Amino acid sequence: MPSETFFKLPQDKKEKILTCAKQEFTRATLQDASIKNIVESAGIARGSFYQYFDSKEDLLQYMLEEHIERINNSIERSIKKTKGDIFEAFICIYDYMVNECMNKKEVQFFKKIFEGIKTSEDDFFVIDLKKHKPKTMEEYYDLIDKSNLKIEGKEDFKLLIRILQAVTKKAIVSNFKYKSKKQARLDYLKQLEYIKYGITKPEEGGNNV
Amino acid sequence: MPSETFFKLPQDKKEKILTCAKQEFTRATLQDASIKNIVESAGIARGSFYQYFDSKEDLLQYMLEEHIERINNSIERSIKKTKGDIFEAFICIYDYMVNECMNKKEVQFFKKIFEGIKTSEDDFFVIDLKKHKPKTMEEYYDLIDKSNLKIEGKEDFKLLIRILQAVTKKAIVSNFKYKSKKQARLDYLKQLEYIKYGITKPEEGGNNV
DNA sequence: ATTGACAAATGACACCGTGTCATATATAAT
DNA sequence: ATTATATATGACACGGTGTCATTTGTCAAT
Repeated sequence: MPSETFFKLPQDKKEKILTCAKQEFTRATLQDASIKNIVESAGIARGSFYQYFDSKEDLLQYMLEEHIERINNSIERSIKKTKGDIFEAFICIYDYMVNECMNKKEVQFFKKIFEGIKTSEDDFFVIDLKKHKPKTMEEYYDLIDKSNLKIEGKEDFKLLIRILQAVTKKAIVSNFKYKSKKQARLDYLKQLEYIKYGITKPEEGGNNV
Repeated sequence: MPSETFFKLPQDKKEKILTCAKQEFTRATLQDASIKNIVESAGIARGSFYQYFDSKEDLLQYMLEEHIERINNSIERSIKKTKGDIFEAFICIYDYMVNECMNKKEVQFFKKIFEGIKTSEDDFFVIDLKKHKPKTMEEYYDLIDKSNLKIEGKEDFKLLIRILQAVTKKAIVSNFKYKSKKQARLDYLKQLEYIKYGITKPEEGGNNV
């Protein structure tokens, strides 16, 4: 979290800093982004930056907070509406990322965000953060309808989440490479169908789709 | 690829460099590893390093080549033995990574390798490399038995591969966090079952497992 | 109005790491 | 012995980091 000092700053100075930060995080992934560039373009002293933020991670986290909140709301709404459909919840995340975020000339920004995420990271949206984690899917356990899923207990649920998270992340990243956003989404949905009903053809005489 | 010059080096010097490089890549991910540390501990001049390798990526790629070849062989054998079972092929990769590599006091080394891999990277084993890509799964298309899979054409196949790759990568990374390697593997296998047969319970009257 | 105390801003500093390149040193070829 | 070629070297200019003693701004108490 930024310091008190930062919040007390005059509006325009705050905005300048955030604008320049977004510029830098659009140019480069979290890893490669440099504080130097931010302070120079924002016209503040190096020391000030550290007065305001612990680190560039801290700053980026703050910048994403609004989105994290909106995405969480969006997920919760979806779960309520679909009475606990976990697949729809993930589609919700996908759509939020691909549409909400990426229309507003922020495409490149989000692209960089996702480029920087490592396989080893568990969080969905961001990134290596210790504190202020966004809600994890696991917290929705009780809200999810498991009656027609092969899920016996929380451990199974975690495994499913891991699959969906891995596939969704990858799908969002891939989305950038597609010529057609429509096709990208169709492909993602198809992958979800595979997971939902299996990649194996139903046995002769079975009645699955 | 390392330069001619490097290969012409006396055996012990070459080994020294590779040993020190492994040390550094064990300490830090590709991103964070420093050439400085390598040249200092290996006792060569900075300039020499660049005479031998284009970059640290080049060096790491070379160091992994042997493994890439062995893993490719292992996959090919598996596909032959199972007459084209794609799931067994991925289990093969998982087992190679978890057993072959990680017994030999190289655990930390491989852990770092996998830590460094980003969601956006398509290659399995390594990492951002332009040349000398390891064989991608897609090349095995013709060898895979698709008769009982819901795969119509190469595009569907790619989608399946993406799922399996994402899940397998994540499983390998997760493996390090488990107390029990056995449990880690069981969980991975369960995830594959989910993908194989679907997470949805078979309909009443169906005869799936 | 002056003082003092606290908050905020500053940028020089000591690090660490990068890739390059002119120079030095081997090694081989004539 | 001389020249040519291959290899090795480390100083250099660069760009980045986080810190901290010092300066500057603010405002309340006298």
